[in-house]
Amino acid sequence: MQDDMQSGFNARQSAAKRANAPERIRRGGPAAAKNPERLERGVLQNHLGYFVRRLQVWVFKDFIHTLASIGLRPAQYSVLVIIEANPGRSQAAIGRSLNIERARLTRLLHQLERRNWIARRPATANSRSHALFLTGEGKKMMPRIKALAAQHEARLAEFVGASRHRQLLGLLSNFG
Amino acid sequence: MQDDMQSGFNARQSAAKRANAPERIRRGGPAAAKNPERLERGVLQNHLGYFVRRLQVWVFKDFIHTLASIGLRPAQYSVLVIIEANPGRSQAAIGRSLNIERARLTRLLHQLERRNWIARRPATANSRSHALFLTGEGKKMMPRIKALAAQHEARLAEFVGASRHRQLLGLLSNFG
DNA sequence: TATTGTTATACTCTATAACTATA
DNA sequence: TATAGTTATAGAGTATAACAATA
Repeated sequence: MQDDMQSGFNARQSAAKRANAPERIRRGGPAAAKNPERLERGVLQNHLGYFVRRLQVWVFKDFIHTLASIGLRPAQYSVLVIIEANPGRSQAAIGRSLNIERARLTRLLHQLERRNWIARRPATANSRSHALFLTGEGKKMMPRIKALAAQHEARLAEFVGASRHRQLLGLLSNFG
Repeated sequence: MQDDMQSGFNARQSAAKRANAPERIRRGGPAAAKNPERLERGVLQNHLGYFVRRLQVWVFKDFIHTLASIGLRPAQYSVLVIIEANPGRSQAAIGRSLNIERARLTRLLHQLERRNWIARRPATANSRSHALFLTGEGKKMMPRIKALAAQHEARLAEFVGASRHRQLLGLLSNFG
């Protein structure tokens, strides 16, 4: 889990590579030694996780790049979206829903609170927990944030192909 | 990009949750307020990256757990597989192929070298680069490593469903 | 006792920059 | 000047543990 499956493919690099490599050897079994650019993938070819990781790395890089003007990262984005869709819920509920560690969520919420996009209020039912809300400023930001996220999604659809994008979303969203 | 899209779903948690939750409300529009366990996902529902990230986190957790007896992580695994399939290639070539940073690959290879699974030899053509090989010990380990990785892959197929696993692998492996 | 939120720590990964030695 | 490899650093993310307040 260090880099390979991690690093996956980089938007710029893979684009550049495709553009530069003028269809060299491509086919011909273990031609690795003959083609300095294309290595054999071996059994990685059979690992769904390998491809998922590569795609996920591309997605994060593009997302971060696309929302760089706002300085919002994927996890922060997902927390804002969940709070917007479920105002008043506790940190514990948000964390469970997004599979974010309590400790990590605490720090993440501090960041969003410092930017005055979310607020914690004492919960009525359980005085141990905090109810989470978007602030007025946070609500005002959401359209701009969502527009950029949609821009990223469009780029992703272009990257994988519209049909593949649709199929992947269908396969992944309707389970679990 | 911090936790949410990151954390995705956890093998143990999601399994436990599915087992524990006796089909509560499930349907009924924005039922968030009524069901303490199921929050609305909002526009995350439209983000392929959200689901890809969740699956990727599950994959890494299961992979790491499955290979814990060997103490091999995904990126290390992918490097071993690529070196085995392409013996004698340089760090630069391996790194480009797997999208691993030079600096990161250096440290990763040190770890594998310390375990005596790979060896660097001076390259013949270019004395700046190192040619990478599996050692005898490394070669002897590969069957055991691959068997565990295959075990992980089987668990992944079970997790997403055999049909979905096949479709995802087909969609993701034949592009880029 | 268990849960909620917080703080702290150690480790991994990521992204750079700087450096050397070769080309 | 560019490439191959190394070292170092700062910033995220992950996984724990420990703690206070509340249930």
